[in-house]
Amino acid sequence: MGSDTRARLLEAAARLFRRQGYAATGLKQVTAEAGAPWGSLYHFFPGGKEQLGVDAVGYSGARFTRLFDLVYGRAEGDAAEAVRDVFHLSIDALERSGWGDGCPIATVALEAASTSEPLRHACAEVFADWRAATARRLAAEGIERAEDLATCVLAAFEGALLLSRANHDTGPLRVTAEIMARTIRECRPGSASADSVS
Amino acid sequence: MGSDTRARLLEAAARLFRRQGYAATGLKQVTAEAGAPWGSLYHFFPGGKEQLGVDAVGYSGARFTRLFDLVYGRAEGDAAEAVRDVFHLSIDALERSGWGDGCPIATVALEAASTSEPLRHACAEVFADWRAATARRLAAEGIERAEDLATCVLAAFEGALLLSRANHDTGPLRVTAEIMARTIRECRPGSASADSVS
DNA sequence: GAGATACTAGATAGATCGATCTAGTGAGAC
DNA sequence: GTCTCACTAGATCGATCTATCTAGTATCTC
Repeated sequence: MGSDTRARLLEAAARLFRRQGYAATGLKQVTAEAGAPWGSLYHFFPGGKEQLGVDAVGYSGARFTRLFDLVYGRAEGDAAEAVRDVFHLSIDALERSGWGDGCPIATVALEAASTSEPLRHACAEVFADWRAATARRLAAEGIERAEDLATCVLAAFEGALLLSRANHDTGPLRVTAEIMARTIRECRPGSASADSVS
Repeated sequence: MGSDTRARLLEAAARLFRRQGYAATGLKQVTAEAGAPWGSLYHFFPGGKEQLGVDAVGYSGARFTRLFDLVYGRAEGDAAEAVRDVFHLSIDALERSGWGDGCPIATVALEAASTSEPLRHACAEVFADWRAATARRLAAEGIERAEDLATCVLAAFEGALLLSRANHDTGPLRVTAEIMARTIRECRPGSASADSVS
Protein backbone atom coordinates (compact mmCIF):
# COMPACT_ATOMS: atom_id res chain seq x y z
CA MET A 1 0.00 0.00 0.00
CA GLY A 2 1.08 3.55 0.57
CA SER A 3 1.67 4.78 -2.93
CA ASP A 4 1.95 8.52 -2.67
CA THR A 5 0.64 9.02 -6.18
CA ARG A 6 -2.64 10.35 -4.90
CA ALA A 7 -0.86 12.88 -2.69
CA ARG A 8 1.35 14.01 -5.55
CA LEU A 9 -1.67 14.47 -7.82
CA LEU A 10 -3.43 16.49 -5.14
CA GLU A 11 -0.39 18.65 -4.54
CA ALA A 12 0.19 19.29 -8.23
CA ALA A 13 -3.47 20.10 -8.78
CA ALA A 14 -3.50 22.50 -5.83
CA ARG A 15 -0.35 24.23 -7.07
CA LEU A 16 -1.65 24.62 -10.63
CA PHE A 17 -5.12 25.76 -9.61
CA ARG A 18 -3.51 28.34 -7.37
CA ARG A 19 -1.31 29.73 -10.10
CA GLN A 20 -3.52 29.61 -13.19
CA GLY A 21 -6.98 28.75 -12.01
CA TYR A 22 -9.28 25.80 -12.44
CA ALA A 23 -10.45 26.10 -16.04
CA ALA A 24 -7.03 26.89 -17.44
CA THR A 25 -5.49 23.82 -15.84
CA GLY A 26 -5.69 20.63 -17.89
CA LEU A 27 -5.71 17.21 -16.31
CA LYS A 28 -2.86 16.20 -18.57
CA GLN A 29 -0.82 19.00 -17.06
CA VAL A 30 -1.67 17.81 -13.58
CA THR A 31 -0.50 14.26 -14.23
CA ALA A 32 2.65 15.53 -15.94
CA GLU A 33 3.48 17.85 -13.03
CA ALA A 34 2.81 15.08 -10.54
CA GLY A 35 4.81 12.54 -12.51
CA ALA A 36 1.80 10.28 -12.33
CA PRO A 37 0.32 8.13 -15.08
CA TRP A 38 -2.87 9.27 -16.67
CA GLY A 39 -4.75 6.17 -15.56
CA SER A 40 -4.05 6.85 -11.90
CA LEU A 41 -5.95 10.11 -11.99
CA TYR A 42 -9.28 8.49 -12.64
CA HIS A 43 -8.44 5.68 -10.26
CA PHE A 44 -7.99 8.05 -7.33
CA PHE A 45 -10.50 10.65 -8.47
CA PRO A 46 -13.29 8.77 -10.24
CA GLY A 47 -15.35 11.93 -10.13
CA GLY A 48 -13.01 13.48 -12.66
CA LYS A 49 -11.86 17.05 -12.71
CA GLU A 50 -14.56 18.34 -10.40
CA GLN A 51 -13.70 15.89 -7.65
CA LEU A 52 -10.02 16.68 -8.05
CA GLY A 53 -10.93 20.35 -7.70
CA VAL A 54 -12.99 19.83 -4.57
CA ASP A 55 -10.31 17.70 -2.95
CA ALA A 56 -7.53 20.10 -3.93
CA VAL A 57 -9.45 23.02 -2.44
CA GLY A 58 -9.95 21.09 0.79
CA TYR A 59 -6.29 20.13 0.83
CA SER A 60 -5.03 23.68 0.33
CA GLY A 61 -7.63 25.00 2.73
CA ALA A 62 -6.63 22.67 5.53
CA ARG A 63 -2.96 23.49 5.05
CA PHE A 64 -3.67 27.19 5.42
CA THR A 65 -5.95 26.65 8.38
CA ARG A 66 -3.05 24.98 10.16
CA LEU A 67 -0.83 27.90 9.19
CA PHE A 68 -3.33 30.41 10.60
CA ASP A 69 -3.64 28.46 13.82
CA LEU A 70 0.14 28.38 14.09
CA VAL A 71 0.49 32.16 13.71
CA TYR A 72 -2.51 32.92 15.88
CA GLY A 73 -1.30 30.54 18.56
CA ARG A 74 1.97 32.34 19.15
CA ALA A 75 2.42 34.07 22.46
CA GLU A 76 4.12 37.26 21.30
CA GLY A 77 2.10 40.22 20.16
CA ASP A 78 -1.57 41.07 20.27
CA ALA A 79 -4.25 40.10 17.72
CA ALA A 80 -3.44 43.09 15.53
CA GLU A 81 0.17 41.96 15.37
CA ALA A 82 -0.88 38.41 14.54
CA VAL A 83 -3.03 39.59 11.65
CA ARG A 84 -0.16 41.72 10.43
CA ASP A 85 2.02 38.61 10.48
CA VAL A 86 -0.44 36.74 8.31
CA PHE A 87 -0.36 39.53 5.75
CA HIS A 88 3.41 39.53 5.74
CA LEU A 89 3.58 35.80 5.27
CA SER A 90 1.65 36.33 2.06
CA ILE A 91 3.94 39.15 1.03
CA ASP A 92 6.91 36.85 1.37
CA ALA A 93 5.21 34.04 -0.53
CA LEU A 94 4.24 36.43 -3.31
CA GLU A 95 7.75 37.81 -3.69
CA ARG A 96 9.46 34.47 -3.46
CA SER A 97 7.23 32.90 -6.10
CA GLY A 98 7.31 35.78 -8.58
CA TRP A 99 3.68 36.74 -7.95
CA GLY A 100 2.53 33.17 -8.43
CA ASP A 101 1.56 32.05 -4.94
CA GLY A 102 -1.51 34.04 -4.00
CA CYS A 103 -4.57 32.65 -2.30
CA PRO A 104 -4.91 28.98 -3.26
CA ILE A 105 -8.69 29.22 -3.15
CA ALA A 106 -9.72 32.63 -4.44
CA THR A 107 -9.30 32.02 -8.17
CA VAL A 108 -11.19 28.75 -8.03
CA ALA A 109 -13.87 30.31 -5.84
CA LEU A 110 -14.55 33.08 -8.34
CA GLU A 111 -14.50 30.73 -11.30
CA ALA A 112 -16.86 28.27 -9.62
CA ALA A 113 -19.19 30.72 -7.89
CA SER A 114 -21.77 30.53 -10.67
CA THR A 115 -20.51 27.42 -12.42
CA SER A 116 -20.05 24.42 -10.13
CA GLU A 117 -22.00 24.05 -6.93
CA PRO A 118 -19.76 21.36 -5.36
CA LEU A 119 -16.65 23.40 -6.04
CA ARG A 120 -18.20 26.61 -4.76
CA HIS A 121 -19.34 24.86 -1.60
CA ALA A 122 -15.86 23.49 -0.96
CA CYS A 123 -14.44 27.01 -1.22
CA ALA A 124 -17.11 28.43 1.06
CA GLU A 125 -16.25 25.86 3.74
CA VAL A 126 -12.57 26.77 3.57
CA PHE A 127 -13.36 30.46 3.92
CA ALA A 128 -15.57 29.67 6.89
CA ASP A 129 -12.71 27.83 8.57
CA TRP A 130 -10.30 30.71 8.03
CA ARG A 131 -12.81 33.20 9.30
CA ALA A 132 -13.49 31.08 12.39
CA ALA A 133 -9.78 30.80 13.15
CA THR A 134 -9.41 34.56 12.89
CA ALA A 135 -12.52 35.19 14.96
CA ARG A 136 -11.22 32.96 17.75
CA ARG A 137 -7.99 34.92 17.87
CA LEU A 138 -9.87 38.21 18.04
CA ALA A 139 -12.31 36.95 20.64
CA ALA A 140 -9.40 35.76 22.80
CA GLU A 141 -8.55 39.43 23.22
CA GLY A 142 -12.02 40.27 24.38
CA ILE A 143 -13.07 41.93 21.14
CA GLU A 144 -16.81 42.10 20.68
CA ARG A 145 -18.42 41.14 17.39
CA ALA A 146 -15.27 39.18 16.64
CA GLU A 147 -17.06 37.22 13.93
CA ASP A 148 -17.89 40.34 11.97
CA LEU A 149 -14.46 41.85 12.37
CA ALA A 150 -12.92 38.54 11.27
CA THR A 151 -15.07 38.63 8.13
CA CYS A 152 -13.79 42.10 7.37
CA VAL A 153 -10.19 41.13 8.05
CA LEU A 154 -10.45 38.10 5.78
CA ALA A 155 -12.10 40.18 3.06
CA ALA A 156 -9.41 42.84 3.25
CA PHE A 157 -6.75 40.15 3.16
CA GLU A 158 -8.20 38.44 0.11
CA GLY A 159 -8.75 41.73 -1.69
CA ALA A 160 -5.28 43.03 -0.93
CA LEU A 161 -3.80 39.78 -2.16
CA LEU A 162 -5.78 40.16 -5.36
CA LEU A 163 -4.61 43.75 -5.85
CA SER A 164 -1.00 42.95 -5.07
CA ARG A 165 -0.98 40.06 -7.49
CA ALA A 166 -2.62 42.08 -10.25
CA ASN A 167 -0.29 45.04 -9.69
CA HIS A 168 2.85 42.99 -9.18
CA ASP A 169 3.43 45.14 -6.14
CA THR A 170 3.23 44.24 -2.47
CA GLY A 171 2.05 47.75 -1.61
CA PRO A 172 -1.65 46.92 -1.27
CA LEU A 173 -0.89 44.08 1.16
CA ARG A 174 1.44 46.27 3.24
CA VAL A 175 -0.93 49.22 3.38
CA THR A 176 -3.99 47.11 4.12
CA ALA A 177 -2.14 45.23 6.85
CA GLU A 178 -1.37 48.45 8.68
CA ILE A 179 -4.86 49.86 8.43
CA MET A 180 -6.53 46.61 9.48
CA ALA A 181 -4.15 46.28 12.43
CA ARG A 182 -5.17 49.76 13.55
CA THR A 183 -8.84 48.89 13.06
CA ILE A 184 -8.43 45.81 15.23
CA ARG A 185 -6.75 47.81 17.98
CA GLU A 186 -9.60 50.28 17.93
CA CYS A 187 -12.05 47.46 18.52
CA ARG A 188 -10.37 46.30 21.69
CA PRO A 189 -12.30 46.76 24.93
CA GLY A 190 -11.15 49.95 26.54
CA SER A 191 -10.28 51.61 23.26
CA ALA A 192 -11.70 55.08 22.76
CA SER A 193 -13.92 54.18 19.82
CA ALA A 194 -14.63 50.56 20.68
CA ASP A 195 -18.26 51.15 21.56
CA SER A 196 -18.96 54.03 19.23
CA VAL A 197 -20.82 51.63 16.96
CA SER A 198 -23.99 50.58 18.67
CA MET B 1 -19.77 52.43 -40.53
CA GLY B 2 -21.87 52.04 -37.46
CA SER B 3 -22.22 48.32 -37.15
CA ASP B 4 -22.67 47.61 -33.50
CA THR B 5 -21.32 44.11 -33.84
CA ARG B 6 -18.07 45.05 -32.18
CA ALA B 7 -19.92 46.56 -29.23
CA ARG B 8 -22.10 43.48 -28.87
CA LEU B 9 -19.06 41.21 -28.92
CA LEU B 10 -17.39 43.32 -26.28
CA GLU B 11 -20.46 43.36 -24.10
CA ALA B 12 -20.99 39.62 -24.39
CA ALA B 13 -17.33 38.92 -23.65
CA ALA B 14 -17.39 41.20 -20.62
CA ARG B 15 -20.54 39.53 -19.32
CA LEU B 16 -19.19 36.00 -19.77
CA PHE B 17 -15.76 36.76 -18.35
CA ARG B 18 -17.44 38.26 -15.33
CA ARG B 19 -19.62 35.25 -14.70
CA GLN B 20 -17.38 32.30 -15.52
CA GLY B 21 -13.91 33.72 -16.01
CA TYR B 22 -11.55 34.05 -18.91
CA ALA B 23 -10.33 30.50 -19.47
CA ALA B 24 -13.74 28.91 -19.12
CA THR B 25 -15.27 31.19 -21.74
CA GLY B 26 -14.98 29.99 -25.32
CA LEU B 27 -14.95 32.36 -28.26
CA LYS B 28 -17.74 30.35 -29.83
CA GLN B 29 -19.83 31.12 -26.78
CA VAL B 30 -19.02 34.80 -27.06
CA THR B 31 -20.15 35.02 -30.70
CA ALA B 32 -23.26 33.01 -29.92
CA GLU B 33 -24.17 35.25 -26.98
CA ALA B 34 -23.51 38.36 -29.05
CA GLY B 35 -25.46 37.06 -32.03
CA ALA B 36 -22.41 37.84 -34.11
CA PRO B 37 -20.86 35.74 -36.85
CA TRP B 38 -17.65 33.92 -36.10
CA GLY B 39 -15.73 35.77 -38.75
CA SER B 40 -16.48 39.15 -37.22
CA LEU B 41 -14.63 38.27 -34.05
CA TYR B 42 -11.26 38.08 -35.73
CA HIS B 43 -12.13 41.04 -37.90
CA PHE B 44 -12.64 43.34 -34.91
CA PHE B 45 -10.16 41.62 -32.61
CA PRO B 46 -7.31 40.41 -34.81
CA GLY B 47 -5.29 39.78 -31.69
CA GLY B 48 -7.61 36.90 -30.83
CA LYS B 49 -8.84 35.97 -27.41
CA GLU B 50 -6.20 37.92 -25.53
CA GLN B 51 -7.06 41.20 -27.27
CA LEU B 52 -10.73 40.56 -26.66
CA GLY B 53 -9.91 40.01 -23.01
CA VAL B 54 -7.88 43.20 -22.71
CA ASP B 55 -10.57 45.25 -24.43
CA ALA B 56 -13.35 43.68 -22.40
CA VAL B 57 -11.51 44.43 -19.17
CA GLY B 58 -11.05 48.03 -20.26
CA TYR B 59 -14.69 48.25 -21.24
CA SER B 60 -16.00 46.89 -17.94
CA GLY B 61 -13.47 48.94 -16.03
CA ALA B 62 -14.49 52.21 -17.64
CA ARG B 63 -18.14 51.48 -17.03
CA PHE B 64 -17.49 50.95 -13.32
CA THR B 65 -15.26 53.99 -13.09
CA ARG B 66 -18.19 56.07 -14.33
CA LEU B 67 -20.42 54.40 -11.77
CA PHE B 68 -17.99 55.18 -8.96
CA ASP B 69 -17.70 58.79 -10.07
CA LEU B 70 -21.49 59.02 -10.14
CA VAL B 71 -21.90 57.73 -6.59
CA TYR B 72 -18.94 59.69 -5.26
CA GLY B 73 -20.17 62.85 -6.96
CA ARG B 74 -23.47 62.94 -5.14
CA ALA B 75 -24.01 65.75 -2.66
CA GLU B 76 -25.74 63.81 0.11
CA GLY B 77 -23.74 62.03 2.77
CA ASP B 78 -20.09 61.94 3.68
CA ALA B 79 -17.37 59.74 2.18
CA ALA B 80 -18.17 56.87 4.52
CA GLU B 81 -21.75 56.97 3.33
CA ALA B 82 -20.63 57.03 -0.30
CA VAL B 83 -18.46 53.96 0.18
CA ARG B 84 -21.34 52.23 1.90
CA ASP B 85 -23.47 53.02 -1.15
CA VAL B 86 -20.93 51.39 -3.45
CA PHE B 87 -21.01 48.23 -1.36
CA HIS B 88 -24.77 48.16 -1.43
CA LEU B 89 -24.87 48.61 -5.18
CA SER B 90 -22.91 45.40 -5.41
CA ILE B 91 -25.20 43.69 -2.95
CA ASP B 92 -28.16 44.52 -5.16
CA ALA B 93 -26.37 43.39 -8.32
CA LEU B 94 -25.40 40.13 -6.65
CA GLU B 95 -28.91 39.37 -5.48
CA ARG B 96 -30.57 40.38 -8.71
CA SER B 97 -28.26 38.24 -10.82
CA GLY B 98 -28.36 35.14 -8.62
CA TRP B 99 -24.77 35.58 -7.47
CA GLY B 100 -23.53 36.00 -11.02
CA ASP B 101 -22.62 39.67 -11.23
CA GLY B 102 -19.60 40.11 -9.04
CA CYS B 103 -16.56 42.16 -9.91
CA PRO B 104 -16.13 42.14 -13.69
CA ILE B 105 -12.35 42.23 -13.36
CA ALA B 106 -11.37 40.17 -10.34
CA THR B 107 -11.72 36.71 -11.85
CA VAL B 108 -9.77 37.63 -14.95
CA ALA B 109 -7.15 39.43 -12.85
CA LEU B 110 -6.47 36.34 -10.76
CA GLU B 111 -6.44 34.04 -13.76
CA ALA B 112 -4.06 36.30 -15.68
CA ALA B 113 -1.80 37.41 -12.83
CA SER B 114 0.84 34.81 -13.64
CA THR B 115 -0.34 33.85 -17.11
CA SER B 116 -0.81 36.79 -19.48
CA GLU B 117 1.09 40.00 -19.01
CA PRO B 118 -1.13 42.17 -21.28
CA LEU B 119 -4.24 40.96 -19.53
CA ARG B 120 -2.77 41.43 -16.08
CA HIS B 121 -1.68 44.94 -16.99
CA ALA B 122 -5.14 45.85 -18.24
CA CYS B 123 -6.61 44.73 -14.92
CA ALA B 124 -4.00 46.64 -12.93
CA GLU B 125 -4.88 49.83 -14.78
CA VAL B 126 -8.56 49.40 -14.01
CA PHE B 127 -7.84 48.84 -10.33
CA ALA B 128 -5.66 51.96 -10.33
CA ASP B 129 -8.55 53.99 -11.78
CA TRP B 130 -10.97 52.71 -9.18
CA ARG B 131 -8.53 53.42 -6.38
CA ALA B 132 -7.88 56.92 -7.68
CA ALA B 133 -11.59 57.68 -7.83
CA THR B 134 -12.03 56.51 -4.25
CA ALA B 135 -8.96 58.41 -3.07
CA ARG B 136 -10.29 61.64 -4.60
CA ARG B 137 -13.55 61.22 -2.73
CA LEU B 138 -11.72 60.61 0.54
CA ALA B 139 -9.30 63.48 0.01
CA ALA B 140 -12.23 65.81 -0.68
CA GLU B 141 -13.14 65.31 2.96
CA GLY B 142 -9.71 66.28 4.15
CA ILE B 143 -8.62 62.76 4.97
CA GLU B 144 -4.87 62.33 5.09
CA ARG B 145 -3.18 59.39 3.37
CA ALA B 146 -6.29 59.09 1.25
CA GLU B 147 -4.43 56.96 -1.28
CA ASP B 148 -3.61 54.31 1.30
CA LEU B 149 -7.07 54.29 2.78
CA ALA B 150 -8.54 54.00 -0.72
CA THR B 151 -6.35 50.97 -1.36
CA CYS B 152 -7.66 49.37 1.80
CA VAL B 153 -11.25 50.21 0.94
CA LEU B 154 -10.90 48.74 -2.54
CA ALA B 155 -9.23 45.63 -1.15
CA ALA B 156 -11.97 45.14 1.43
CA PHE B 157 -14.58 45.66 -1.27
CA GLU B 158 -13.04 43.12 -3.64
CA GLY B 159 -12.52 40.61 -0.88
CA ALA B 160 -16.02 40.97 0.51
CA LEU B 161 -17.42 40.54 -2.98
CA LEU B 162 -15.39 37.37 -3.34
CA LEU B 163 -16.60 36.00 -0.01
CA SER B 164 -20.22 36.91 -0.66
CA ARG B 165 -20.15 35.25 -4.04
CA ALA B 166 -18.49 32.10 -2.72
CA ASN B 167 -20.88 31.90 0.22
CA HIS B 168 -24.01 32.84 -1.70
CA ASP B 169 -24.67 35.27 1.12
CA THR B 170 -24.52 39.06 1.13
CA GLY B 171 -23.42 39.04 4.78
CA PRO B 172 -19.71 39.64 4.14
CA LEU B 173 -20.47 42.66 1.96
CA ARG B 174 -22.86 44.13 4.54
CA VAL B 175 -20.55 43.58 7.49
CA THR B 176 -17.47 44.86 5.68
CA ALA B 177 -19.34 47.93 4.47
CA GLU B 178 -20.19 48.91 8.04
CA ILE B 179 -16.71 48.38 9.42
CA MET B 180 -15.03 50.21 6.54
CA ALA B 181 -17.45 53.11 6.89
CA ARG B 182 -16.49 53.38 10.53
CA THR B 183 -12.81 53.17 9.67
CA ILE B 184 -13.21 56.02 7.21
CA ARG B 185 -14.98 58.19 9.78
CA GLU B 186 -12.16 57.57 12.23
CA CYS B 187 -9.67 58.86 9.67
CA ARG B 188 -11.38 62.21 9.31
CA PRO B 189 -9.51 65.23 10.57
CA GLY B 190 -10.74 66.03 14.02
CA SER B 191 -11.56 62.45 14.82
CA ALA B 192 -10.16 61.14 18.09
CA SER B 193 -7.93 58.53 16.53
CA ALA B 194 -7.17 60.26 13.26
CA ASP B 195 -3.57 60.98 14.10
CA SER B 196 -2.87 58.08 16.39
CA VAL B 197 -0.95 56.44 13.61
CA SER B 198 2.24 58.31 13.12
C1' DG C 1 -21.64 51.25 -63.52
C1' DA C 2 -16.87 50.08 -61.56
C1' DG C 3 -14.04 49.33 -57.99
C1' DA C 4 -12.54 49.47 -53.27
C1' DT C 5 -13.45 48.65 -48.53
C1' DA C 6 -15.84 46.79 -44.46
C1' DC C 7 -18.05 43.25 -42.83
C1' DT C 8 -20.49 38.69 -42.80
C1' DA C 9 -20.58 33.74 -43.08
C1' DG C 10 -18.91 29.50 -42.12
C1' DA C 11 -15.86 25.60 -43.49
C1' DT C 12 -11.75 23.82 -41.93
C1' DA C 13 -7.31 22.87 -39.57
C1' DG C 14 -4.70 21.18 -35.89
C1' DA C 15 -4.29 20.89 -31.18
C1' DT C 16 -6.03 19.74 -26.81
C1' DC C 17 -9.77 18.84 -23.76
C1' DG C 18 -12.01 15.42 -20.21
C1' DA C 19 -13.36 10.83 -19.99
C1' DT C 20 -13.49 5.81 -20.91
C1' DC C 21 -11.51 1.57 -21.90
C1' DT C 22 -8.45 -2.41 -22.08
C1' DA C 23 -4.28 -4.54 -20.90
C1' DG C 24 -0.59 -5.26 -17.97
C1' DT C 25 2.09 -5.21 -13.50
C1' DG C 26 3.12 -6.24 -8.79
C1' DA C 27 2.48 -7.33 -3.97
C1' DG C 28 0.07 -9.82 -0.53
C1' DA C 29 -3.53 -13.63 1.00
C1' DC C 30 -4.28 -18.20 1.38
C1' DG D 1 1.40 -21.81 -6.78
C1' DT D 2 -2.39 -19.00 -7.93
C1' DC D 3 -5.93 -15.92 -6.98
C1' DT D 4 -7.10 -11.25 -5.95
C1' DC D 5 -7.03 -6.61 -6.03
C1' DA D 6 -4.81 -2.07 -6.14
C1' DC D 7 -2.58 0.39 -9.25
C1' DT D 8 0.00 1.61 -13.61
C1' DA D 9 0.18 2.64 -18.45
C1' DG D 10 -1.45 4.61 -22.32
C1' DA D 11 -4.38 4.11 -26.54
C1' DT D 12 -8.44 6.00 -27.94
C1' DC D 13 -12.89 8.60 -28.38
C1' DG D 14 -15.74 12.40 -29.40
C1' DA D 15 -16.09 17.05 -28.33
C1' DT D 16 -14.38 21.53 -28.22
C1' DC D 17 -10.82 24.83 -28.46
C1' DT D 18 -8.41 28.92 -30.99
C1' DA D 19 -7.11 30.43 -35.25
C1' DT D 20 -6.94 30.75 -40.29
C1' DC D 21 -8.78 30.78 -44.76
C1' DT D 22 -11.80 31.52 -48.64
C1' DA D 23 -16.14 33.37 -50.42
C1' DG D 24 -19.77 36.18 -50.51
C1' DT D 25 -22.43 40.52 -49.46
C1' DA D 26 -23.22 45.19 -48.59
C1' DT D 27 -22.00 49.99 -48.84
C1' DC D 28 -19.60 53.89 -50.10
C1' DT D 29 -16.64 56.62 -53.56
C1' DC D 30 -15.76 58.14 -57.81
